[in-house]
Amino acid sequence: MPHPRFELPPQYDPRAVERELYARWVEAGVFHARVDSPKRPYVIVMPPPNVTAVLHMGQGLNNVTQDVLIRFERMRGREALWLPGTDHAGIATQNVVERLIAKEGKTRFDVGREAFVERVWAFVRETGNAILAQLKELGSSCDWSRTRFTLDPAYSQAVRETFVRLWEEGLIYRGHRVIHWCPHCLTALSDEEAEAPETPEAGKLYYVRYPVPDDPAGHVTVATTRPETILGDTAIAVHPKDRRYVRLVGKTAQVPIANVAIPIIADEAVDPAFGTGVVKVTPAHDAADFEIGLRHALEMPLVMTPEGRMEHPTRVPPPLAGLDRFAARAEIVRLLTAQGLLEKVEPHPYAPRRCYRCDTIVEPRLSDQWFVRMQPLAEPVLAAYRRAEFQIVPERWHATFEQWMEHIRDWNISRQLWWGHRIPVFTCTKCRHRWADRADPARCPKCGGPVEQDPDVLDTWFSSWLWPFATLGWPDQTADLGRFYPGHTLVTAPEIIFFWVARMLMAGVHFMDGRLPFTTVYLHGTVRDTQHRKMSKSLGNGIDPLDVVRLYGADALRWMLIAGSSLGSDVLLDPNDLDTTFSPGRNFANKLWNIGRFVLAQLPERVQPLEAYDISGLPLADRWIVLRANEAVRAVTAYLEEFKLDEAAKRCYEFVWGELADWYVEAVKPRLAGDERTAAAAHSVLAHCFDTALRLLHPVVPFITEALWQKLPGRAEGELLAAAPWPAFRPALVDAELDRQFLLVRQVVEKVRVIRAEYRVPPKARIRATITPRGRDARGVFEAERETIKRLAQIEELALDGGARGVGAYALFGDGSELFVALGEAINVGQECRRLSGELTRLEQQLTGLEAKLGNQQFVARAPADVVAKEREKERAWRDQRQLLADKLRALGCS
RNA sequence: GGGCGAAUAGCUCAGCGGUUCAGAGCGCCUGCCUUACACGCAGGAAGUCGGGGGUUCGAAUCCCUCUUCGCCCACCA
Repeated sequence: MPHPRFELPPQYDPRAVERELYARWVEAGVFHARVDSPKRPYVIVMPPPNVTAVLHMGQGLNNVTQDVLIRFERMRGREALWLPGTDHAGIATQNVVERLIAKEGKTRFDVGREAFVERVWAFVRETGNAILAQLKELGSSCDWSRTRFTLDPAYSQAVRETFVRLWEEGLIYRGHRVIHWCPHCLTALSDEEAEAPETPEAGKLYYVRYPVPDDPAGHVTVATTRPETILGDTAIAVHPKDRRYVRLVGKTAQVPIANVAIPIIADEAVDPAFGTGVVKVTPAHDAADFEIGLRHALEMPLVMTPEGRMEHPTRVPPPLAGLDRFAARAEIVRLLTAQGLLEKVEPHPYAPRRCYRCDTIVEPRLSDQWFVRMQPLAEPVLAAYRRAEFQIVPERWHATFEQWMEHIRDWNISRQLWWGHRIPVFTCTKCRHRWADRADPARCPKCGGPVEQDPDVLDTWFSSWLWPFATLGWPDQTADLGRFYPGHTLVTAPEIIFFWVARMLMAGVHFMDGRLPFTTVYLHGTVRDTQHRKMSKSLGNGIDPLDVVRLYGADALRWMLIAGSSLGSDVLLDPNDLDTTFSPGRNFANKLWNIGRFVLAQLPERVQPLEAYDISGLPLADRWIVLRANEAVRAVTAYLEEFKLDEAAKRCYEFVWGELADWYVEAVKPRLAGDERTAAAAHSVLAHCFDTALRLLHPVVPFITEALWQKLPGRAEGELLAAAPWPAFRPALVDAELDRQFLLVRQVVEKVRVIRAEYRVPPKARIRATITPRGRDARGVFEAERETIKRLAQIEELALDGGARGVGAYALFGDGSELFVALGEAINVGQECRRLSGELTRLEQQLTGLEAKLGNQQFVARAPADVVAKEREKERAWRDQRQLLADKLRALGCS
């Protein structure tokens, strides 16, 4: 009879334990990293999610990965710090609030800067940080006492400090050039923020004639995808060596519609093979044309408003003025056709970049922005990388990383937004003196005149790149900074390797005396659906991680994310079939739970530690499983060290299910029922192996392992698995011979099972019921059953014939466990196994002969068909009901 | 246009510097409600490891090439 203390339900219910366990971890301070700890630190800074974000699968993968690493190192005795926080996410957050006030029919300009920013703050205070609470549901073991936000006053000070330092070092400059401009967000974007589409769309290439009065041909034909930019043309360019057109160079062409005369110039940048080999140059609305414009000192008129409407005092004729750029394109095409200047239109793949936040097609636009000179920052990082001072896993990102670092371009850091860190550049309205300042100045330090601050804010990533040290109190030399910088592992998605990772490395080297912020960059894959599409809200193909937590438990979700994909490869999930995806994790948790139930029901109040035994004196099965546990420790530790988290998880699975449950537990059952002395050793071994399994699995599935570990005997008050030491590998235990011996036994048992299955030998209980007269049930003895009894008797006879001590018979009619005991006690296991194996082979032959003699009737009577049918029906109904429930929950969670 | 990755059982993937490598989970088939677990147990069917060529005694595993998918980067108007 199990102790009432161990009466656990036969199925693991995650919801019954998760919340309470998480609270216990937090209360016990397990996640809190102590500055004064003597332990060596291990630090991961969380990629801060947007403050208003809602948890999605990608973040699930990201955070679970970090949690596995941090829990592993924590158990290994490091002072583990996982620093959480959120990002103010300039454009993203501002857009959300702008959409809100748009419902009131207002724009941010109606509201005004100050009121708008206050509005965003209110929104953030109200709905922000929800994601951090969601991370807790996944079991994330962050040090919440150190939660940071990129707009915290202290953090803002750090941002300002870096800007001023870079300014003082001459690394920040005002650039007048063509940048990516979002006509919807009304701001500049960095190169990384203007995304090229995955596949080009079907566009058109328009062949437009520009009259050239003093040329015999009378015109030159230019191919363009964006006819609306014609109005901004200030030159026509051909390649200097293009024989077809050299005669034109120096002549004057007439811009259609705008009716402006522009020069025809020669420039190397022109590709003679494209289109007609003649290019129209629009310096203010095309980055390449801008370069040409610089070389030839061309005029650079803007012909659009920031909103993307056509506008220019002389170049845009009245009917086009105020027209949206795409409407203008259609209208211009119409006009060109009417004037006979549109030679032809060809289909052409067109891949305009889009704003990464609102998906609007970006308009290249000449404007004044602040830039950071990147090359001086990138060079030392690249050098450190080549000296292998930090690594990127998986390795395949090496080339990509190096290529980008080598060809790094200056970083446009100003945004025409209101939500973010205001650029600390001040201008004296009187003497035009301009400087960057750590504090807001009252007046000009040069002439005492009034000052005004730059209206723009900094790119969000300009605060993110300081994350590894600004979160620890920099620029102040805090205790945290001294203790926890530099960190160790950065876990993130490859999408933001340039946005964020590379820049953090640069900031670390530049501002932290050349000390890199981490030693390993771990790049995990992207979560996609079965059609390989990135999971996203807009596509509607997402799986809400919290739905999964509710339906299958946090551990099942974690299991899928960790065991389900190898290092750096994408995770494919089917949003339409959660069960296929997440039941393996749930099933495994349930298996673990039931092993726990079994173990706990067997173990007495006090169990001798395994150390009390001389292992070499234990039975074969005991020695073997202790060996396997030790091997699991070695393998799992090594895998985790190599960042092969999936392998680590799978190795645990194999040990727990394939070795501990399938073989040891089965083998040990008869002994547990035996006298106390033989049972005692088994208790110690069971307790040891189960404890080891729980420790090894804890980083991946923290909840269920903690729940079970709490119930193991000998637990002290307040002791937590989350803070328990990682098991140590013991090289002395390795014994290849022992493995071989056990394998032999295993093979004999498997052989027995094959025979039993092949000849449909029923389980022991049924045989007894069938053979003994009182086992005959009310349905009476059927003819077939009478036959069965006869045949079973014959099988038994055969088996007994061949084997000493009736081992074969045991094997055949038992469940294999008796055989274990018998073989385990054999003086020479190998010899005994070989003998038995031969015996079984002979038995099998005899059975085959017997079967042939008796005809093709089965050896065993089946249960009457109607009974079977009824059972099946019952099961099906139960399953349907469960599925129904699951569907309902899912619908609830998604809506 | 460059760079990278993937093609292995019906599905999702592991194995990749040559010796039990042809595997796992799910699905499928056949028995079992054997008092830890039917979210389970036992047994089983299933792949000429994308096509072609090469190196070798021997290749999913190394080399070349082709095909198909996917990703990243790039100022082709």
